[in-house]
Amino acid sequence: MESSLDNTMLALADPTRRAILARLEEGEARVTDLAAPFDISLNSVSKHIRILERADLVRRRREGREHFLSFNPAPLDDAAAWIEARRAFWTKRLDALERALVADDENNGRRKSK
Amino acid sequence: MESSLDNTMLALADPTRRAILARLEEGEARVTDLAAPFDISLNSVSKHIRILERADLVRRRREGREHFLSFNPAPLDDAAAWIEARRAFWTKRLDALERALVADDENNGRRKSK
DNA sequence: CCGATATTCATCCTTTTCGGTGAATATCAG
DNA sequence: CTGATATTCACCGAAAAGGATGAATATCGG
Repeated sequence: MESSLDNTMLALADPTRRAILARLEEGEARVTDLAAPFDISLNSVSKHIRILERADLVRRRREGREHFLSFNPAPLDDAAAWIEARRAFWTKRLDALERALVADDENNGRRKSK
Repeated sequence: MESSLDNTMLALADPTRRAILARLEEGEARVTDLAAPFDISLNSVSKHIRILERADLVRRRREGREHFLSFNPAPLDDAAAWIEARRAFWTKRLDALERALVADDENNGRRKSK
């Protein structure tokens, strides 16, 4: 049972891969181009790319011997949605707490919910 | 060089841990309570909690022999910000593409419009 | 003190990450 | 064909994840 959200989050849990995605915002790039800024081997970068592809965050277009990678932001939707759901809840909860405190102030009563 | 974003994203890259966080929205819970819905050992859940604590997504309050866990959404801010930065870029880029297509349309009206 | 409960610690095992190197494959340029 | 280039494949190794079990620790209720 491997959720695609698992793959997306895992792909984002590494600074090299996040940098690769940020770099791909400038447009397509070859594996060699993506590897250039990093102090790791080309092979390691190739592996990072595979993890990004598994998460479908990166798409590959072959042209001869060169592989052009591009950024596909679609999987970020689910990731953002999950995080926002947690954050929205928390905001709501803080608001509720604030209202409760104000109400408490007004009638000076004790309340216990649920 | 271990970014806290790494820890946050990694913590979110597991369905058990995401479920634990969602469960903690209902309020504090003990380790045993959190473990109940899952078909894994209490020990494994304890380890998941440690990973959530490493990411500071979960805080612990001890009361006698019971450990009460609570949800701390703060680290989600950076995660959401990173993702939104990528999405914002993409939206902007799609807009630019659309403008380019429209401009193309005006120049030579042979293009089929959607 | 005694037994039950809540939780972690110490291991162990298997799989995956994340890095490396060297060889293979495919393509381009002469 | 030959050599250079772009990329992956096949390993190796250390570290960590994710699961399990059994023992230790601490606390509660009598």
